[in-house]
Amino acid sequence: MALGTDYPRQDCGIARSLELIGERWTLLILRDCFLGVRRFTDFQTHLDVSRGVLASRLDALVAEGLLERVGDGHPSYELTEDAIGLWPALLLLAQWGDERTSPGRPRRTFHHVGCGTLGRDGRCTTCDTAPHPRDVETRRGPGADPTLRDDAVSRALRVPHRLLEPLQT
Amino acid sequence: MALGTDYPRQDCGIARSLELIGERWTLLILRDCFLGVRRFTDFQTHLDVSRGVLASRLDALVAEGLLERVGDGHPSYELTEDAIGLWPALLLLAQWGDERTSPGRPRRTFHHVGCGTLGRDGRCTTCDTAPHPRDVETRRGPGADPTLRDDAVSRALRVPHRLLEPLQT
DNA sequence: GTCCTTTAGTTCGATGAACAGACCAAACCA
DNA sequence: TGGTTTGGTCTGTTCATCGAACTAAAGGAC
Repeated sequence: MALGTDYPRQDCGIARSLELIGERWTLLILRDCFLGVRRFTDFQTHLDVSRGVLASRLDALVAEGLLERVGDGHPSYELTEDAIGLWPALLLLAQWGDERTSPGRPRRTFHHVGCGTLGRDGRCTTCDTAPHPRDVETRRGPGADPTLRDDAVSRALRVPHRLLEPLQT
Repeated sequence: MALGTDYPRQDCGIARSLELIGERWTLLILRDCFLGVRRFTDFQTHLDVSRGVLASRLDALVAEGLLERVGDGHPSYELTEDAIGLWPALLLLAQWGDERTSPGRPRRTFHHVGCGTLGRDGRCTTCDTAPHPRDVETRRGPGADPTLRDDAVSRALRVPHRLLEPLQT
């Protein structure tokens, strides 16, 4: 909760959320975690964020209990259960942003493994439940723009894979 | 899309969303719109944001098509249909933030008018649909902290009322 | 119409955050 | 044991935010 990032007199859950995830880059770091990114360098490669800001955001997320620093050598950053609870909101935000800037052609699609596709409300169109991200596979969608970047992390993210599973780079 | 607020090389719906609503204060302005706030001074009273930032955020939201400036005298700011599409995501964020900082005691509750209460997934616990915000009533919840502020807008917001209806001040 | 108050901003100087790039130390690898 | 990769920190500059003062237009009372 650094200066200029909190809303001390707003008695509201959205304000409380923004104090945790509202700073620039934070939500994209969490998105990458869901997609399987785990290492400092991979975040940096994929996000083009300055190393100083990345280090400070990771520290804050660990301090807030949204990420865990795992391993004794070079650390691996993993989502906690609390952070995984953000998944439904994150999915809706992604769908809203896609729909608004690329109607009918999402940049990425999500699928209930062995069942159906996740629709506009985040529910599986086949079984009408909202699956845990562990049971969700992501694929590049028709609106994806492969010319934007060509680093190793982006290439790995183009391969269909489950959420929360460490990325193969 | 001011400088330092966009993510030009992120091919992702979340990044597109954040370019529209990711700046400090923007999401709280939209929240206030859902709650019925419409006028410049009321936003300023309720948010403690500097007048310069508020003016710049309102301009940006109008330019992006999320708000409409209505009336020829002192303007009234109203949500467009595009912005109303953010409601499900906003509700999930509010619930996540409440649950994380005040478990079991939300600061505000939402109810499907004439039906039931909105649960953790944003659906009515009685009819199992996700109602349009027009059909949602909001009330202060058990976790509300009335000592935080006592301006006219906050007082009006403590009275149960429908979303999207202009506030009685 | 004329004065007065409220509303909706703009402007300004000071402070704090983000940025790119250089630097550094620990981990890991042959 | 020496070199490379990884995971940072440090620094100077640029940009955003802040509170406070100022201004112009709108609306109300008479």
